[in-house]
Amino acid sequence: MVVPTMADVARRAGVSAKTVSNVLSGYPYIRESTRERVLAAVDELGYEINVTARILRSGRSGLIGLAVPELGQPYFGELADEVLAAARRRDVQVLIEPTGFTREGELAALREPRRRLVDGLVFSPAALDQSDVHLLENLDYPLVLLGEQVFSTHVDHVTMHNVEGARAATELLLDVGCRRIAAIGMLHARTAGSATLRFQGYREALEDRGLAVDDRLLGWADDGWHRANGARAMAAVLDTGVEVDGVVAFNDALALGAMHELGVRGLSIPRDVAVVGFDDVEDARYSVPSLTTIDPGRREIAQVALDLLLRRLDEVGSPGGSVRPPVLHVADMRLVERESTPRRV
Amino acid sequence: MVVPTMADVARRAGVSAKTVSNVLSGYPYIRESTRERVLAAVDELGYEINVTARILRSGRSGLIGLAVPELGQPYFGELADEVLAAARRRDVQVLIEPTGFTREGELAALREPRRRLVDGLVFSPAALDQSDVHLLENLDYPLVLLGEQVFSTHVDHVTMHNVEGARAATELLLDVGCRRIAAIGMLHARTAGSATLRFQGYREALEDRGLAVDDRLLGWADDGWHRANGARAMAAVLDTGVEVDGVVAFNDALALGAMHELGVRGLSIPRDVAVVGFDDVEDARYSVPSLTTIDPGRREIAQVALDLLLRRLDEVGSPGGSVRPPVLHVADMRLVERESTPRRV
DNA sequence: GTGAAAGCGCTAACAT
DNA sequence: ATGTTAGCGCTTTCAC
Repeated sequence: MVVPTMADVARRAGVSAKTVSNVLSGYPYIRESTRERVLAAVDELGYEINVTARILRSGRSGLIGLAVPELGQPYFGELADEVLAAARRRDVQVLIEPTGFTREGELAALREPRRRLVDGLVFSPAALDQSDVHLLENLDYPLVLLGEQVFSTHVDHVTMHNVEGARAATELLLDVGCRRIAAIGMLHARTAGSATLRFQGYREALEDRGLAVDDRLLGWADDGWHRANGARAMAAVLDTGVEVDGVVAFNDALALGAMHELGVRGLSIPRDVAVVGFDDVEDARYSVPSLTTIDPGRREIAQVALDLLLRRLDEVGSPGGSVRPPVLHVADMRLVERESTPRRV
Repeated sequence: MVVPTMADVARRAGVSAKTVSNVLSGYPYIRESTRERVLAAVDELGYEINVTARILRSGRSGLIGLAVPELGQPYFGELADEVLAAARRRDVQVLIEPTGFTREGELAALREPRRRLVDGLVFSPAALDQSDVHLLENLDYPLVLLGEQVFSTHVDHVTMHNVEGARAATELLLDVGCRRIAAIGMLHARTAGSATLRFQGYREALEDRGLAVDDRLLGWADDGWHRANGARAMAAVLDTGVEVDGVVAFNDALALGAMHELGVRGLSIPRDVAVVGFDDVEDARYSVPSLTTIDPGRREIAQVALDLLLRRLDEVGSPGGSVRPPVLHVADMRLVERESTPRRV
């Protein structure tokens, strides 16, 4: 026998296949002695259930998809770990589908649940834009959107306080006396993503104090929010000759790249230039100087997203139950002050 | 019709289900007109194949498992991205299984292929030790081990030059005049992992120059190779009062944590203390100062591991073919000199 | 509390 | 170049 099946276990335990199935799926009404015999047979044969057959027959896989751009970016790597941890607590498995920041990758991820391997999708879009909203509505499976603007009122969303976070970051800099604040991480693409929202928070904070946005202070990073691009964008801003006394970067990698460039140019942080990042990745705590940043509430985001998805899956499973309206959950954000900004007085 | 099946597509195209199957799986001998009619029907119905049924019937899933400790650690996040990219090129999908640095998690990952969802496993062990070798041998599915010591000569391995890398790092420090070199990242657990090997390279380099290992220069990081532990281990070493003029850290996160601690203590890098890391994660290029490190050849490791696994899968698929002996592939390592070490003369 | 029969949607094996 | 038949291993349904 190459690999044992449920029928083999049943034969050995002297019961039917259905009873083995009942034992393994936690059906409660089973005589203790029967359960023991079955489990013993499972052990003796080294039996492992064939999940594929189980999924085919039951129509539910207990697998959910997690579509994120790229795991090498610590924000997404850490987010994936949080989702995986939450999934373990809820006894479901996660199939990670990296979309590579491409439209094509994101469309492929959206097709995946229709192939019936995953029951639903947690999706962090980065390339789709407002004109793609229709792709996200009227899907025949549960979908939860993560971490970006609210595209649509017909889909569950879990987002962070993007605008408020960027606003809080900018206000901190204003409070400590900065007046020439660069924004690092601008995108030309109108992807309705974090960039647009974080820029909005930056702009609002400036305008509240009667300051205008100076185009020379905008650092562009269309090739992705990596450190290299943070350094490059910072260099581009400094090369215009404009005066800079503060930096709001749209994520921590950009901030760390910008800090690197400031260091190369002999500028001291926070004395000459104060810097704030966004995301609170592990790196932010151990850079020199350590980085003031916005904690977006990653754990909360992961946990809430998963629970929303599981709730929708239950609704699908129990027809007749009233379908709840779409949920918008905004996780708590928190400004974490560290050494890259002077203390507020 | 809630969700169309192959039979529905067949009916619409006026062919049999088998022909639809042939078209979708790339079987070549099909009349062009037939193919077109089938694809048109697929399009019209919005049909997506049920991968679960396909796997159950064919016995091959086209999915491979990737078992790594934690995606939030940039080394593993970047490694996962490389494996995923290689898999995309080879047209297979990857199910990532984080093991959380636990024995239990690693044992669970090893059971996964027997549940028939994944065809084989690329496994980066971190908690198993030499006494667990038997668990890796005589498995009934293909397994490729990643990035650690050679446990067993009966399993395919893809490793980096751990000993040689640590040796090159240490020799660089010796060459630039360091004599009191700390090693950061020691583990008490005998997990036959990178720690042991990298320490061996460190020790060999010292002994080649007639220097002994000084226990006070060993920084322990049993809670994981994170920045926090690098900072803590560096602090512990400095607190012994021992003189330090160089640091070899067993990964980049530890190195960056150690650099942070050195900065806090007012020590200048590389003037007072020179620092070398290990892994060449993206961070290493943009720290201040940028970090000299060992590039382990991650892309090569990912690509070779995947190809080995796919080759084994082919062997399983074509019985009668002679089974190749286990392969040990050691990827090229490279010392990347940056600002955290003085130039060699 | 347990079993028998049917069938989820696909592809292997074979036929034509 | 395409169709027919059977069955992958499990769970649903229903019987007792």
